Amino acid sequence: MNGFEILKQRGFIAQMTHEAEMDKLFAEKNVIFYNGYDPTADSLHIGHYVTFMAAAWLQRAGHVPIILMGGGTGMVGDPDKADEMRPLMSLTEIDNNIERFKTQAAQFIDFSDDKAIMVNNGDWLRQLNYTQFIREYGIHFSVNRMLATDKYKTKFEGSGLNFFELNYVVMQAYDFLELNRRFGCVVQAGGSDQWSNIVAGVDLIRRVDGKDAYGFTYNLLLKGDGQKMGKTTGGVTWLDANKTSPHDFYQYFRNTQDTVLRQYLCMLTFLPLEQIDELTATEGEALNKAKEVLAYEVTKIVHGKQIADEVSSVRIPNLALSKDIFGGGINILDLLVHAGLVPSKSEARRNVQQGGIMVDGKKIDDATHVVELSHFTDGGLIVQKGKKTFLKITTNTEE
RNA sequence: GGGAGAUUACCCAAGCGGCCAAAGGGGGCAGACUGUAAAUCUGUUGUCAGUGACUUCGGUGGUUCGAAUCCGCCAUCUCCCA
Repeated sequence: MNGFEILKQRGFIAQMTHEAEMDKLFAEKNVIFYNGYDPTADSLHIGHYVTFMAAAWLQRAGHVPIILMGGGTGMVGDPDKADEMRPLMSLTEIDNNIERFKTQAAQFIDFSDDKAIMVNNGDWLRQLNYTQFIREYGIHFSVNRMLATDKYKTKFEGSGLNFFELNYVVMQAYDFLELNRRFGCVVQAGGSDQWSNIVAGVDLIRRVDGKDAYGFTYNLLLKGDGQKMGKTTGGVTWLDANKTSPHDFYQYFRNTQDTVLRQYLCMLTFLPLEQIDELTATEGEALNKAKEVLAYEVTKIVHGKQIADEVSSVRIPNLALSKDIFGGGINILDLLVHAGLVPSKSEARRNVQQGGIMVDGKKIDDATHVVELSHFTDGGLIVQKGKKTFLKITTNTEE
């Protein structure tokens, strides 16, 4: 089966510019395609993950992914609809983020033996000659058409659109042209919010060079209630272990909602469809098994087998605190703050008063409760906040 | 360049001199119910302290016994005219 078919079957694809032509193209030869990533943060997150999975499937089928880092486009930023203009990032920030992205991308994509290409659009965008560029390419962009796209339309009618932001689509379209010329890249893929940018690139290649080019978009991961997903308690689910711990990462997928379980298995794991069918054939409580498989597989892909084994078997993460803070006993509220379970003492107090805190299985409803080292059993103390957040506190004698 | 208006806590959004730590919604957290799911219901949601104190309403400087609310200046944004 060719890679494109696999993506379709697994539900990756949202929109396509030329379905029949792409079917043919992917079936006949190895296709060079590209995914672009703007360095908006210092780690990739779960939204990016989907696009890398798709690229990985295509690569396994013999096609060649170009992973494009937005060192140039990142200087402008894709205008999110409705949102205000993003704060501009400094060049060093952009370049640092790109370095992080690169190492993370290598987890998904095999860059050995020219099986994939890594490029940075800053290499060409940052040195464009303005007047020359406008004469050659600016002429091909209709502002009317741009304003008709959802993305710019809502901005245009809402908070207003800056000339600066309007250029984003031009830059991305030019990227595609550049990649087409340099590498013979004929397909661009991206999140479904990238549709208008992708189409613009396809058009530009046809107008300027008279060549065929295609594009498609990926479905976004949705939460059960149809909300755009990617957020976890306290923010985004990051791939970087320092920003989202492997334990939290695993638990995030362990708690997947029933309604999207199948979609997640298809898009986030490499499991064969037959196995996914089996896993999701049941109902009710039995689905928990499938969620465990999902969480394990995803964690394995992102953090490696060893860590996946760890976090899937150990339900209680460990936290070693300095022995000093227990000297003479520590107030439960202070302990919760120290352990990072709550952001402030007020929050800690609320949790205690509402009966959300347990220590070693006993509910603590007294805000003046004091924890001492002598309370430790088995070398530690299990602190529980709510139903799902557990932490084993131990002491750290070193340092 | 000229004129009108906006800026409120994580987000949206009320408030227009004291009764405002600031309505309401979303989101978050906790409780009940559950399958470590969803939906639903309840409580909670600035910080610190046992009912009180302190810091908040774009920035800054004023007016007032007293300001998120009035005035000046600055910044950013929106709209109308050029």
